[in-house]
Amino acid sequence: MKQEIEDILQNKFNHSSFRTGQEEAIQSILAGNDSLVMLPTGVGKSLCYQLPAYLLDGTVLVVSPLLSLMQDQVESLKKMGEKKVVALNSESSFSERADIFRKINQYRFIYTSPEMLQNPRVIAALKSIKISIFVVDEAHCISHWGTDFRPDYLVLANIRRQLGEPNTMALTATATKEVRDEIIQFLSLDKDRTHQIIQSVDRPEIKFVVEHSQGDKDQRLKNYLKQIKGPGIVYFMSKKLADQWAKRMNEVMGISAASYHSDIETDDKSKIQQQFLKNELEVICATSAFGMGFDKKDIRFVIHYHLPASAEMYLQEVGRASRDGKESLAILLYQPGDEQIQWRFIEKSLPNQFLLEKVSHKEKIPLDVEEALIKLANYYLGISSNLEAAGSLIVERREMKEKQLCFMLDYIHTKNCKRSKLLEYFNEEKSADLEVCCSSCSFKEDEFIERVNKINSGRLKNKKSVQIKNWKVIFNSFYNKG
DNA sequence: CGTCGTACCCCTACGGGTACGACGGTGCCGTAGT
Repeated sequence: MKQEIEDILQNKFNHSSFRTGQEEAIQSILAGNDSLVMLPTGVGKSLCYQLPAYLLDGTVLVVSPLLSLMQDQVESLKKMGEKKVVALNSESSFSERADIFRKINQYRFIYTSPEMLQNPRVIAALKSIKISIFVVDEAHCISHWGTDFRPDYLVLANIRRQLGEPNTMALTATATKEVRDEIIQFLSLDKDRTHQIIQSVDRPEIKFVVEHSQGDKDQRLKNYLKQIKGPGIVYFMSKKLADQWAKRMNEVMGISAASYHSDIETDDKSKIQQQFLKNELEVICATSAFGMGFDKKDIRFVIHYHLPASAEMYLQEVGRASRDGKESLAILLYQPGDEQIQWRFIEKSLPNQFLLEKVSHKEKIPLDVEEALIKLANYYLGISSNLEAAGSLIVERREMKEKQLCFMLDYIHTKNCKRSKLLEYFNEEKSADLEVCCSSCSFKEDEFIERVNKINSGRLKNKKSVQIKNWKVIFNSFYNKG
């Protein structure tokens, strides 16, 4: 078997050796264990289910959070010569769907969304075939997005059951022990019999900086942008600010930049990603919409203009730097009060007592209540014996989110090692002393920035001006103030 | 917190100032048909 695995690795995937954790994950799933695989960003998690697909009978069903991610995976498999691969989602036309259903037993890989798995026709088709592995890609979405605005993630256990409890693999890069437990729970896996392959979340090449400011955050950001060369990402909690900064960078600062968030059209999104990959863009001004499944090797900085909701979110976002293994900077700009946005998001994203009662008594619900909130209310009521129990589950969830945010505040304020603090959240310890570590560990910022600037020197030659369709900004009002 | 929109004030005004409250972020899916 070992020889067989290595042959496929060489011939199909064109790799000479495994990277940390991959082989163990593959062995685990081939041995018939449900597996939870947590490998650092950029290690090649998809190999963990793609390789076994060639050794097992049946179809690998992959649940993926984004249409673009499915598309990327399907394309890359097709490029490898795999023909028996398809994405089943809202992009598929009626006739395409009919075609997929007709040929349902001929695929080696089917990619789909959790929402699509709510469709009875889809389930009926999938029930008729043998699922070799039920894969949940980016499985932390179950806990993060499922309990927030995509409740269909919470009922995957039910889908698994309907499909005859196929062998299951959950993949993620960043999950605390609590989130891993939740993944197992929401998939109804047997905790004792689920094989967990866990690697450290630490990324020693990324150096952590927390920058406190009192009302001069814009100036701080401007200074950093002047000082540090890209490619880089600046994360904002507001689409408008992302737009405004991108425009400002292009028109005033001489930095080719684009903003990326949910209002950017799909075509523009992929265009921006392509341009960034080709170094035609130096900086992406993004909201949390940017990054999942995006793999650019030479990102040298990730700056946060606002406070992220949790240490997991933060590590996901900074983890997009340094995929080439070379050094980079993760800078968090903080000014007192920034956490208010996050407090409000926590409040807003969970059903309140009023809504819970309305839903419970099947009363009329005000039109301005989001559909996801109603679904969530229904979900919590469904798993509770009564209204009160559902209410306390929601309180529990809120307290968890508040705890996560409080941890980020601790991170910002601690005078001790920032890296150790982040790792503490994942029950890890810093493994070795680093020459350069973080802004608490005798960090010479200017020197280090100079060093990082040299890494990509001479490579950002492709700068082009960007033409994005929808700048939904009135730029003047912003610029006149700055 | 910072920003933005709206109501209201002024009191012979279609406008300018202010006070107050709301809001800020992630994505699937949809429909009639096999």
